[in-house]
Amino acid sequence: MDTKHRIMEEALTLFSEKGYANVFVADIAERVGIKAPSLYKHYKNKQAIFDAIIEEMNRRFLEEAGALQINGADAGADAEIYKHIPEEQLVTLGTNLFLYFLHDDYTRRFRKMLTIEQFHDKELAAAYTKQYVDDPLSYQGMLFGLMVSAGVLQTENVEIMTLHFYAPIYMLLTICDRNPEREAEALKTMEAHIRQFNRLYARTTKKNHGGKNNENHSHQRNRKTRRNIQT
Amino acid sequence: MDTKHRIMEEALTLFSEKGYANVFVADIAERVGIKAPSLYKHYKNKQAIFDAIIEEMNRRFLEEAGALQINGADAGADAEIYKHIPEEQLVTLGTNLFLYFLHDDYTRRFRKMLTIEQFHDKELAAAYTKQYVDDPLSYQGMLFGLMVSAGVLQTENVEIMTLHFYAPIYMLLTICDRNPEREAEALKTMEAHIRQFNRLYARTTKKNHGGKNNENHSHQRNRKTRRNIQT
DNA sequence: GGTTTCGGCTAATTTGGATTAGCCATATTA
DNA sequence: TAATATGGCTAATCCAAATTAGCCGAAACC
Repeated sequence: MDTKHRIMEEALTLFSEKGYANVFVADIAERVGIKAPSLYKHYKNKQAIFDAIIEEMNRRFLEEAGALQINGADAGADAEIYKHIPEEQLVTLGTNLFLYFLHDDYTRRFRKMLTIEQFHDKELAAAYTKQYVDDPLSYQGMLFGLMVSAGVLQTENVEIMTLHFYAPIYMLLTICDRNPEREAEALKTMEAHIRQFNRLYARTTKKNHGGKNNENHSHQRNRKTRRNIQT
Repeated sequence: MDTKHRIMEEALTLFSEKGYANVFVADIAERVGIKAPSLYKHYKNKQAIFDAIIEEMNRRFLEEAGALQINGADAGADAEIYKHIPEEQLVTLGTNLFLYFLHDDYTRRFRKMLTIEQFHDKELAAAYTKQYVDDPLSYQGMLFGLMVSAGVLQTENVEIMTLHFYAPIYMLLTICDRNPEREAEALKTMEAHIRQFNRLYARTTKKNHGGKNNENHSHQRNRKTRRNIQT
């Protein structure tokens, strides 16, 4: 009875490996353990399977976003937590994010599929950028904002700081998607990256001399944090 | 007579937009201004066109690598140059690199094609990583190495420093490939990124506070500038 | 228990798109 | 200038892959 769902699963796996155009409905059927024509009892055609996958993706996005809202409510009070994040915790945070993105089955297949299909239409391009760029930056930006107002880290520009934290992680992720054999190396690089990031931004630097601005008073009021997983 | 070459060009354009599997030989032919069967007077089949593109890519890689070697030989002696690279020059360097990668016609189409086809086989995956990750990091690493020995920048780990410089650029590049309308925004982010990068790494941790750095004696002597382009 | 519906199967059917056959004009060359 | 090679064209051919037709057993429903 969950055949319909199994079809979507197997299709996603295949699409993420070879791209939509290179997967035959017969391939999908075989993996599910049925014959190709039987697929049509569940989906109108091949494209409908793809569309269902995209819908499922959107459904999950919303779900996670919703979860973030809910848990975010009480998080604000926890700003205290961010006052004492040592380097080790930053390393753990980054590594966990990286490993989750890389190994979570659904996330990984989805990302690879979007990577292959991203130029097909605006919608897919937008989905990719939202999911792997804008959302992570926005979520992490909020976390770093808390750390900055708590005085753990220091910067004049939280957005760029966040970019400095996440861009290397993103890059390592794309490397591992493409060359899985480089995962161990990537993890080492990841750790070195975060430790250096911490050194750079934790450094009290005694005031920002350079001409730049002085947007000190970081009033980052009680923030309502969100969940996690998400980015 | 250059029909053979034109075919490759048009094929590359189409492959970079839709991916190999979604391009019909008739499409390619039409763009070249001939009929599909005539293509076969030039290439054995569709795959042969793709292969020719890959070969051409490798040819160009070697060519550029060669150019680097030549100019690189004497580069060591020029370490002087790197003693006085002010923030502005770093911004220019990064921005030019970014814009070259983004707008150079051959590079752009090639990168997009590889992006789409990267999971097809090891060879393509390796080509992508070499071209857009390892080579840029290695070349830039050399530049930063010089700057560090010249005392312009400071770090315990040049590799990570290079990653901190390049990863954001790479990420912005993938964003613009996917969402060209975000180029202006990306350029702003780019500049902010590099200025902050410079503040973080130039900071002698004690002295060198004063707004800008001491780029006084601009000895920009007659240098035999190296090829550039290559990241 | 009868009937509907679900979900699978085999055997077509369709179709789109790569590739071949074979013709012809022009250009090259011996 | 005859012979050959080049590169284009139209009209097949081929074929793989999607999709449809129509049969059937078994579960679900009344």
